[in-house]
Amino acid sequence: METQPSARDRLLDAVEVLIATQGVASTPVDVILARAHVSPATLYAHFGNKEGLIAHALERRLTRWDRIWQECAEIAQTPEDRVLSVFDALVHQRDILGPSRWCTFLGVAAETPVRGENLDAALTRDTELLTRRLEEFAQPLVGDALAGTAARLVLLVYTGVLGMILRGDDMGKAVADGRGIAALALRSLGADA
Amino acid sequence: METQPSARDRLLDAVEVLIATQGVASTPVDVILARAHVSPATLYAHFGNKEGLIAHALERRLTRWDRIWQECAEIAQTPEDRVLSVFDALVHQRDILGPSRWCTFLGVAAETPVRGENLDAALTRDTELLTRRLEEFAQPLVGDALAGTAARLVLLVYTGVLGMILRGDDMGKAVADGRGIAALALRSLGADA
DNA sequence: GTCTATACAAAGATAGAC
DNA sequence: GTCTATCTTTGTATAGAC
Repeated sequence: METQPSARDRLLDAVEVLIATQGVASTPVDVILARAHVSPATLYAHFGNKEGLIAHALERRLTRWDRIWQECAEIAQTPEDRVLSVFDALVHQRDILGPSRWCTFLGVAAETPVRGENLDAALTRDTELLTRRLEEFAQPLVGDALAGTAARLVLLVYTGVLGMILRGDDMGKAVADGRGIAALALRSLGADA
Repeated sequence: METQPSARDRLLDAVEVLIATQGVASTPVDVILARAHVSPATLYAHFGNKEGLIAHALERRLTRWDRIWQECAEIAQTPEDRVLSVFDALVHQRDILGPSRWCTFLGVAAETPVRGENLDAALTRDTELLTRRLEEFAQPLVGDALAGTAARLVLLVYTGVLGMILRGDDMGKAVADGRGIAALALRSLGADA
């Protein structure tokens, strides 16, 4: 017999899918509750308010994203492929976590010009995680002095790929384009190193 | 004596600034009306509903963006600079139209998973205009066969620059990074041509 | 074309019981 | 921890007059 997930987990599951596919404003609390089969009071008891629930869901999603990315990074055969694994992870994530409209973190950021500190922290952590690991992966390739620059450039291209998906591009095409451009940038930096 | 802009123009001015800086969901109709010094009935008489007003404002903004970009393109000294003028136009636009949180068009797209056809058309036109002109500018540089690819790649980088601003980057820095990456991509394509 | 006043709907959050 | 029922606020849109 299946053990049913707790109301708390059902809320996190529900809001993650809804935010990833519909966004914050298009996801009223009622819809979250209906999908999670949970009552309003339970949501507010656990998370305080809608934003608190979203912040928690994003924290969890970032952890999962990190794990998925690590798996892709471990498969990489060369230092360059290791940096570029961030693009493979995008496709891998979709297969595992399900489809999203573009990027859940950037999407929430775009929708919340003002936000509480918990939500803000969750969004900041996404950019920080990407930057930190890209820098770590780039270091063997371009050296200490240029690793930060490499991370910034790859993050820019990665962000561009996500934006192209929002513009309506097919993910496979955008990822392939981005991977190619990022490789160029890395080789250019590597030549300077 | 100054001629006051019509209620219609005041509405377009107000909503453009508000959407560019705050986004759709954070811009209730009341706030638009207050800023435009216009009554509710006037808005609905002219534009049907909030989305209609936004769609019109975006159309107007795209026209202005196009003009600004053309000015930047005319100054360019080389074919490569002409393609890359799209990045200069970003800075120029901020000086002329005032600050925005990142990209007004992508921002609205991110906030509206479902939308009416007028609004959808306005958003599509942005991507189309960018693609078409980038292709036109890239043609002398990389040839007919690769112009489409060049346009796609530069648009991806351009979109990445905007996304980096959403992540909190300084616009000057993001633009400089993007310009450099796009130049690399263009030269790589040019070498193939 | 534009205004005042108001209706209607949606959405976030809470009270009190079990 | 969780539910039912409800309150409050906010936001979109319309009626009717000038």
